[in-house]
Amino acid sequence: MKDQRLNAIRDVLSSSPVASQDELRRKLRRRGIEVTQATLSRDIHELRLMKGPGGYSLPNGNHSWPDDDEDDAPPSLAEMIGSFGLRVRQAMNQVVVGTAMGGAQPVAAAFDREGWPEVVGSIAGDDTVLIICPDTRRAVDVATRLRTMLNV
Amino acid sequence: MKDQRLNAIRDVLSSSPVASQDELRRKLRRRGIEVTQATLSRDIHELRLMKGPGGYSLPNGNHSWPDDDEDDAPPSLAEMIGSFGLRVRQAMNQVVVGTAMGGAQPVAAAFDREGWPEVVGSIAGDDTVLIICPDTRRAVDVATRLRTMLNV
DNA sequence: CCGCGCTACGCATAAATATACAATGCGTTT
DNA sequence: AAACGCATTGTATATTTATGCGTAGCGCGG
Repeated sequence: MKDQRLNAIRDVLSSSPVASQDELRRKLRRRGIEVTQATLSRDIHELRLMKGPGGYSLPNGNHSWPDDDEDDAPPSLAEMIGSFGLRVRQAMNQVVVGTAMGGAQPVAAAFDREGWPEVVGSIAGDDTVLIICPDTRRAVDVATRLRTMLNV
Repeated sequence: MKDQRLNAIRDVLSSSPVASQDELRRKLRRRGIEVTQATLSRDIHELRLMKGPGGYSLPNGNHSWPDDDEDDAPPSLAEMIGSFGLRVRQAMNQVVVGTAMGGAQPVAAAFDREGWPEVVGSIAGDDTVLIICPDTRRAVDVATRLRTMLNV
């Protein structure tokens, strides 16, 4: 249940400003997720969110955590999603991955490198990656898998 | 005296992490600047600092996203569509907006800024914006709405 | 089945941050 | 000069966020 909540938090955050944890709590409740402020405080810490003028905001991607070690292997998709991915949404046979600004291209590249069989193709803009699957079932599948990578 | 203090704050912040306003107060005192936490709260607001894991940090460039205070308004989607949009077509859960050459990126940006709830995501090429909706109904909806913006 | 270690969570409360209010100082206007 | 507007700050307090502690559920080796 926690993962689902963390995702909902990202989603709420990227669609409307949130000024306080209590406001977040109310917004989540409207989505059927009911928790206390204490839990949100912990979630926020875990998601490494920032609070600034205008409320909470998603980590600006670049916060160097997974990849500052000496390594030549091209970064894995999981790492990429972990550091750039903000949210994953699915509609019909498509999956849309929202990333930090400028993060879409590298994510898509990592994606292509892995060559998932249930993916027909992908396109990247500036902060959005679009993934096309053969059908809805597969899209749901892919979305789920990607979502687990969000909460590294 | 205030300007000097604001500068000192920036300085302290960029040289060592600061976890709380009270810590900031102590660090400033070592530099001969003595104020209360209340004043710092106001300063921090004015400097638009963010607090995240690892303490306060300077505004990262201008990641103005959730900044809804009161800015010079970025161009609205309606204006954008009005000036760049050429045609709007819809298929299944997708909407394709044709724009003048080079107009797609700005239109998509404006689009994202408005954050329509019935839009899963959007990607822009050179003269085409692809919009993904959750389902066909929503796509028709969006298409209609956009079309009214075309003939401004 | 029991006990153990672990994670997620709520409750109560401590700690941190924001703010209502009043005081002070400094130009400007009358 | 008196009156006023405005900016800056401290004090006291309200609001918001973090956390210590206790409970519940869960997988696991005995």
